[in-house]
Amino acid sequence: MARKRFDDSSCSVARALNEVGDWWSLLIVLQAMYGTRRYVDFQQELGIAKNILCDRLARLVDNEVLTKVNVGEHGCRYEYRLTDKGRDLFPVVIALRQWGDKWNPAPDRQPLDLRDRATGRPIGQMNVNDADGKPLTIRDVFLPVSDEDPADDRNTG
Amino acid sequence: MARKRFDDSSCSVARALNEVGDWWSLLIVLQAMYGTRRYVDFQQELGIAKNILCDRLARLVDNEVLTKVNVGEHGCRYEYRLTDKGRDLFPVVIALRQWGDKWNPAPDRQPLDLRDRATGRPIGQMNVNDADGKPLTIRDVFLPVSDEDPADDRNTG
DNA sequence: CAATTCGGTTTCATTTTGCAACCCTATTTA
DNA sequence: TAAATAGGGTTGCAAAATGAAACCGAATTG
Repeated sequence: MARKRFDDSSCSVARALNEVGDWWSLLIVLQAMYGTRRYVDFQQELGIAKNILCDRLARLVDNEVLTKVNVGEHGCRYEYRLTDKGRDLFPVVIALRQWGDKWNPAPDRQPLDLRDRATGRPIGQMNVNDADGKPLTIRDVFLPVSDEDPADDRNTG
Repeated sequence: MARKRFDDSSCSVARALNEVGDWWSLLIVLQAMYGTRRYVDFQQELGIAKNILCDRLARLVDNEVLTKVNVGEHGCRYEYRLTDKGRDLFPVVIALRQWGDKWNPAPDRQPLDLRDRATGRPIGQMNVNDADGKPLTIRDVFLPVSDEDPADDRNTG
């Protein structure tokens, strides 16, 4: 059967995963953040099958994570560019990267460190903080009970 | 063909997605963060098929995101608990939630806001910062060129 | 003007997913 | 103490997603 979709889940994590939660989409976004814009470049740099790439790019465009811009002299060369919504995935990607570097470091390779272009200093560790910037763990946060229909058993969160 | 795996990609985002990058795994982790520990509860609260849940739980245990603990009096009741590695996904989940709330708000529902248990104040917006806490956008960061084999075209990043 | 590049679409075999039915072992309930 | 039920799965099946490779037409390059 078809993959389950979460378009109208009350959980915003589920809705987010609906748009970028498959194996390739976030890697495409990451690649776009590295500056890749052309179909062929995505294809070669990610090693993704062409039909899958078409599907994912179209889906990302549909969801307004990317825009497809015609940049051809005579109307037939395209670029896929990040939108503001797509650029807003930066914290997600960085948080994932830091998690991967911490818990699954590449065997014989330094983690690729990102640095502030202006100062040359490495970026800081992503953290969940309170309004004052005090770090919070999962045990520090409080989950207000939502007032949703209790019968709607697949939308908790 | 089988899904492509990224176990030994040089990209830590790809390696991270290999462990939690499918439709269900991160939702299972999220559910665990809400306090769910039992198989049947995951099944009912997520509305996931039982065989898929088995597979994902086993995979998360394999990857040490969860541990499976026998809590039965006579040896037959299990709990799946977050490990430190699993709890470390907190920033990822929160970043995703904030992205989802911002760009795909639920039609008629307030975003579920998390609050500091101690102070009752809402958590802050996740951001990529430099070492001093200054917010950085994707345009502010600099990607040092990695020295990998250029022929290895699917591991860039 | 021939060859190549770009951005796909089509076909096909292999997996993956989801549902439902089933199973075995505790634990309750009658 | 027998019967029912809950917990934690496994199995079989149909539908869908994935990946590789072949193909294709328009644009660009040599």
